[in-house]
Amino acid sequence: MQVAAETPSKDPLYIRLLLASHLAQYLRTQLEKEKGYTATVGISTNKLLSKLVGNLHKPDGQTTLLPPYISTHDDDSQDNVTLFISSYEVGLIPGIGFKIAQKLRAHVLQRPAEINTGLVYGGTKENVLVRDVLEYPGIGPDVLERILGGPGTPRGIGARVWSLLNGCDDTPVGEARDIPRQISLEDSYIRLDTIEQVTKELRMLANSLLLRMHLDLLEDEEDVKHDPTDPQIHTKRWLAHPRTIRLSTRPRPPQNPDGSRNRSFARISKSGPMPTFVFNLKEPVDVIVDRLVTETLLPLFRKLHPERNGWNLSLVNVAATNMAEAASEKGGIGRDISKMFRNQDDTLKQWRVQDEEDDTSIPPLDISEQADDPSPPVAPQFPDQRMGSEDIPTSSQQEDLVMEDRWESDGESDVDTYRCERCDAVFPVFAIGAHERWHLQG
DNA sequence: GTGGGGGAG
DNA sequence: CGTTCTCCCCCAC
Repeated sequence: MQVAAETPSKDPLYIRLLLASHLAQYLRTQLEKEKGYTATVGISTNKLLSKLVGNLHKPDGQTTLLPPYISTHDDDSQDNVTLFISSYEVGLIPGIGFKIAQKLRAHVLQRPAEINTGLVYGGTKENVLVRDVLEYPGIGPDVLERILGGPGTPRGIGARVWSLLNGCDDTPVGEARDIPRQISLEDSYIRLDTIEQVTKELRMLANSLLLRMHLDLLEDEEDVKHDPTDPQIHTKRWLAHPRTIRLSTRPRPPQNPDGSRNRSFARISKSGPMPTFVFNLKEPVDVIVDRLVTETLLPLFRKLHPERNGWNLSLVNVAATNMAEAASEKGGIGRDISKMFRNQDDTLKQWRVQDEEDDTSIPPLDISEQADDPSPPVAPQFPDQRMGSEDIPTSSQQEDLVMEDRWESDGESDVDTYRCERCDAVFPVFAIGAHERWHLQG
């Protein structure tokens, strides 16, 4: 199968995927070497496609979706994106959940899609493939908007789903947060319907919530002045204050006339201001928990369930939300690799110059095209395992590199680039192995 | 800001 | 494999 452009080394898309594949290989080897974790990576041009190909070759491999990404003729569906995504069941596409998938299936089937009769959960279903939707007469963003849209649905849901089905996704990669937006605890129950039971569970959940808030939102104060007379007790400070506390329940859905219980995940909730006493670090935790239950959670519960009895709850959830972050003195911690890509221009410049003189200046990519695999718009790279130690610096190279434990580095230092002693080329650390192989091949 | 819908892992 | 427990984002009001 033709899986790459005729002159891959000059195709910008190919080069970008090549670079990303080497980066992935580097990150995976470092992760395993430094932390002992294997990982699986998918490489493509957006989050959707990367995630989909990333599901292949688990638990310790990586997969790159190769060009061509667009059809060269009006033929359509000869590009690898369409070839790859078309065989997925619509519900497997990230961003298309159960509800949207059911509507898509119903449209294609021209009848309500069955949802695994007999069993409780609407899990297994009838298979409607992406291809089936794409080929449906008249289908497009507008039709999808009509099918999927409605009150409560996001704007442009039709266009969004249409894009997903075509492998397009322009949502940005978000920066990792050091603080969650919400902390919640919940428990499910066979049946809960007395105030005594509810109070007991609320106490459990409130206690857990307090512990979680301490774990996730409390930081050791580092610059406390040592006063020998005062053994600092409260050497902790809040990284964030949740401004809102929310109580949610899930009443058991009423049983059908025929006795069957149809699954509902519908939750109802009430929320209110988080009382300030929960942030008091001098108060004993169990006192705070008591006050939280009696002064906050039980009133919320009575708002939620004014009836005196018989709620038959199957779930209770308490959440601390609406985080007000305390001024963070430290920026993200080693979670921003954008600097690496800001340097990419400089780095690639070196290659480009040589590129015009010599086509082979792009380090070779080890693609094992498994000839016996009939379904490869995707090619696994380095499928077997690490390439020995060649992707790590040799001892002589290591002198020039800062290779200490940088997993939690502050992200302030510039990305390490490496300068080859033989040819003076400069490139990112993760490309060392490939560059060495290139020299060795002569 | 509150309450609910839909989704991911 | 299905269920449970979190966590996220969006929207209407």
